[in-house]
Amino acid sequence: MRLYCTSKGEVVPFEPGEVVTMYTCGITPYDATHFGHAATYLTYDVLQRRLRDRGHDTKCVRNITDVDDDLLRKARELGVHYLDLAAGEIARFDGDMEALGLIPSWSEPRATSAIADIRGFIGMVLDRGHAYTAGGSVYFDVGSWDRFGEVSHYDRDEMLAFAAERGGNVDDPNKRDPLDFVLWQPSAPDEPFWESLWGPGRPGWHIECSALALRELGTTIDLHGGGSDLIFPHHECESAQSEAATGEPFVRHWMHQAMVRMDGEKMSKSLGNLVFVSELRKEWDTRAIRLAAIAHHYRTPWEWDDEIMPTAAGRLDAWLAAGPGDGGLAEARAALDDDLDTPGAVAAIDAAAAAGRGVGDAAALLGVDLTA
RNA sequence: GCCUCCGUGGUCGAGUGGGAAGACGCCUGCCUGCAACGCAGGAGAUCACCGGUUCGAAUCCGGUCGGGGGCUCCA
Repeated sequence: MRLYCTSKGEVVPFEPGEVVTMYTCGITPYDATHFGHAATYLTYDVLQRRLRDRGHDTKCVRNITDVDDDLLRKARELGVHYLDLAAGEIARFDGDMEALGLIPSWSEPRATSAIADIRGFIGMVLDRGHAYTAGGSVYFDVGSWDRFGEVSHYDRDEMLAFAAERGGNVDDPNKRDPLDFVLWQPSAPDEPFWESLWGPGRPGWHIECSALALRELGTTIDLHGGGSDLIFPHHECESAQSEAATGEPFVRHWMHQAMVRMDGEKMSKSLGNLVFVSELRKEWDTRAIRLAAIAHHYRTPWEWDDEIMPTAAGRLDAWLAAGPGDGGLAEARAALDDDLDTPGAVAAIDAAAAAGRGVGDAAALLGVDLTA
């Protein structure tokens, strides 16, 4: 099987051992699951299905960021406790994912469950000399890490521009370098806090994923996934602090899902240009929602439009009419092994169905159950 | 979809209007017990495709196809 690796910048062989360890960044549960989320997790779902089809066992961790600036802000606006807000949204998210037929995560840990791990992890980074304390915060010392940039391949100016647009932290006077990032930070008066050696506070943005990946899967994981909007700074920082803490390679293969767009812009919570899975479920068969996503290649950004769902529903009807059988299965497998070419696999199944062959097996490989 | 960069012998890659460098790989010879290394020589490119400008296009312009990056946030 071959997959594009963000860090290597090309399609490379993906040849994990019998057990494949995967970590995909999950959601911050302060708003409903939208189609972009679904597209991302469906990509890793189809990847796992093909890996299992090839005889591997897969362990995919998907974390939940239940303490974070956005979540705390939204809870403050709504006047509810942040964990109550999170619990409701986690339930909706899990409901959406289950409805779409995703293989359950091997583990779905929450950031607040990992405070002890996070504190220990920060201690490891400090002990190895790659972090420093200042003003009640602990910062990662980017200047001590010459491999910073090996995931995203941005140059320093690009990194600074991206970091600066994220809310002014580059001007933090406690930082030795504007690109340094927070591992631990003091909480605002109305925010949750935990005791630590560096004073009461809460985790920085990136640290939970490093601590959880280490706790759940060990020092080196086979594949790390997430949306392409996480490449920088999130994954760059995650990689740096993980390798700084353990001294071992963190990730063998970086795989990123391209953004789904709408009205010419990224579909995102902050812009409000969203298509919610929960809304789509009211009108469409969940199998058609899955098909709508995987009819696009994970590495190609694409734009939502009103033809997406009718097209997918029509395809599902055609496959249902074709019924059980192994039509298109070999072609679908070959397509998935070629950089997870789900559009190619879908096209192969379309062709088999059009030729009058049953396609139940190939559809099942893509997670579409025609017997339901 | 939009913006942007790119597409040169098997591979990598220089070359921005006038002789298609170089590296690796490959072939032959010398060297060697045989090889490798080294040395000498050699083969291999209608410069993605179509059209245009020009005396002349890899190079400029338009289009097509293919690829990278971005489209700003936390999928």
